[in-house]
Amino acid sequence: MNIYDIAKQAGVSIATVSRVLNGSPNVSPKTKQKILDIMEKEDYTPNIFARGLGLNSIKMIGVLCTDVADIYYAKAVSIIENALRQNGFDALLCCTGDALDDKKKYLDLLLAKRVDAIILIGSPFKEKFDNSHIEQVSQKVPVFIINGFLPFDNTYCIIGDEKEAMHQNVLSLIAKGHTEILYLYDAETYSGSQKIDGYTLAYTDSHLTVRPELVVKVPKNLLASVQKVKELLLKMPSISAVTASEDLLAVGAMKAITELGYTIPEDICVIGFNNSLLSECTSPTLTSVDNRVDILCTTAVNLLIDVFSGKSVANKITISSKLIERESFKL
Amino acid sequence: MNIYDIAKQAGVSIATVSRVLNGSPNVSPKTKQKILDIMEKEDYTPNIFARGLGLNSIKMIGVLCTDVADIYYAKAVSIIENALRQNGFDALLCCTGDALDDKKKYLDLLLAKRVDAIILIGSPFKEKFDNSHIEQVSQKVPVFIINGFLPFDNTYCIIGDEKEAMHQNVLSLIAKGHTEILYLYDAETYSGSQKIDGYTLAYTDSHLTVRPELVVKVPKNLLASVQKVKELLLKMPSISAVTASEDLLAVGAMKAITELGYTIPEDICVIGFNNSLLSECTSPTLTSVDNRVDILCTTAVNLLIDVFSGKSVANKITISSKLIERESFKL
DNA sequence: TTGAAAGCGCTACCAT
DNA sequence: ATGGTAGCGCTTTCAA
Repeated sequence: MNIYDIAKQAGVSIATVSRVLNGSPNVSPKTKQKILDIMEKEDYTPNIFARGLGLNSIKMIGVLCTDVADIYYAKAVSIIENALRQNGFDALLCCTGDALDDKKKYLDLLLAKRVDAIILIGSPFKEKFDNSHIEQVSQKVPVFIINGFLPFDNTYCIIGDEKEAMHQNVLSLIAKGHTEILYLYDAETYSGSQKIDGYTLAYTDSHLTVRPELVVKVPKNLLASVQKVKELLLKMPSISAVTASEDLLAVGAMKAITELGYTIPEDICVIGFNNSLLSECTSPTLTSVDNRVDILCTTAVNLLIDVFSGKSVANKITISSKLIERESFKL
Repeated sequence: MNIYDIAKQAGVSIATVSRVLNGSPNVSPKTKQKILDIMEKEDYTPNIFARGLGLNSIKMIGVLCTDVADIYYAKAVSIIENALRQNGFDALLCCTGDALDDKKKYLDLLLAKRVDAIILIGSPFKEKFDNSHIEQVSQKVPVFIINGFLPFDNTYCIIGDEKEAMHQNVLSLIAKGHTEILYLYDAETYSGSQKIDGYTLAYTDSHLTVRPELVVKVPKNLLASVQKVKELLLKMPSISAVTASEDLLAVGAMKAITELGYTIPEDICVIGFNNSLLSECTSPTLTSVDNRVDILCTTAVNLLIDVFSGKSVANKITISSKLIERESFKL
């Protein structure tokens, strides 16, 4: 069933049918209704490929992240998918994994599918590395980066102010008398370096020096972080607070702390990051930074709509994060 | 840049270029190489819409779930996306939410995008309700259902044996002397009724009668489940074990139990379901059923490939689940 | 091994 | 308000 069949049945030309399809005002109500009825009766669906061929677009957005199984990316994808759909776009999902080559490959795949734009979630694309592939992509379609920054044309970055969030966290801890604050992180991403900067800044502000052995990289893995934090606590018993770049690491720290017989938050307090489901599941519950991934994502989609409607939009938008206070640390 | 441009540069016809594009053997190596070189040089990408128009497919699979933000669906989507991509398919993601009308709408949307098949994750499509929309869809493209069952043509169901898993859980509890076993569930899905059946069966097997007030529906929400379980425990102090249809509910139960001053597993033991990240984060860690979502998903994709290659495949495949023993209950 | 040409189904421009 | 028609870029069949 195609536009010709419909036209034939209705006794009109395909042009008229096409007009009805595209909501053109230049069709008499009577003709329009007749055509609509026939479409309904025949359960007609326009061929998206033919339309795409003419328009060179089928309103589809490539959404890239390293892994949707990650609870944080999953939330982001969920919000983005919904926001896109509300605007008539579909989301073509692409989980790249961590290998750079795969990321490039998947970008090419998305371009080959003629997506209208690409949304990159997370900051797997580190500044210090070669990002020319992203720049190339942005020459073909607009690129939106959530929680990452690349200063390219046609590239729009929406980032959480995680530097400031971490800055405030550490300042609060210092104000409470903590000076030996362990910082756990797992990835060297844009967002990762922002957080470290915030941590460092708080020390500088307070005229204290950062002890490098307090800034520790651990795998994003519960057992590994428990193990590592135990070692650290035994080696440096003066540690009285832990902050982490990710709730999972903070949960690992909490387990380590508890297993060594300390109490949270009395002996050692803990602050996580991402305000994930995990932060409510632990006992005590975990104080954590909400980097407003919901706002980041909806902002990204709004920006995308604006770009497509020809509006002039900012290349970099920063959204402030927010500490969600629970039991593991009270302001 | 299109096939005509390439043909012109190479001094051949578009038919020859098309042959190269499709890996036809009927091209002389020399011509082929020349064309390949030009494509490379010009950074040529075939137009997917034109190709789709002719072939009526662009190797894209619609993947439906109620919400990818849910940790369980996220894992499933992740595995499916990867498996599809390894087979040259893209995943068009669709999060429908819970409303039936939306589910229908999104199915139509996917069909309009001319997806080659549809994968339904979870069993949001309850047997007792009207599933004619799914049947209709299956008349156009094959439908694969993960953890749900609908006996339609061109519909393939891959389900975890959760009935048996729950059956075994409860039998084990009964064998340990527990008779008042609370069962918490959140959704009336296919998988949900399987679990209840397993629970009931274990009681029947053991010549005990199920007390209906021990089978309790709670919202999938931490605070709500904590609250509810506290009430229940106060009202029925004889409860000595809790099983749940979802880890989150089990975590809620654990919090309730702990807050009332009981010890896990000594006073009350707990078994979760889905073997999610949460089960490792609690203290004590949560014993939970792994329903092998990884196997379910890869099996679904394998089935899909088989269907497309014309093989005859089973309409219903059951995969056995597996109890992962942690601290909250030991066999 | 290669080429010519007929679709595939739709959009949009130009007429009327 | 409606019709005619030229693309859009590719696949595939038929000839050579």
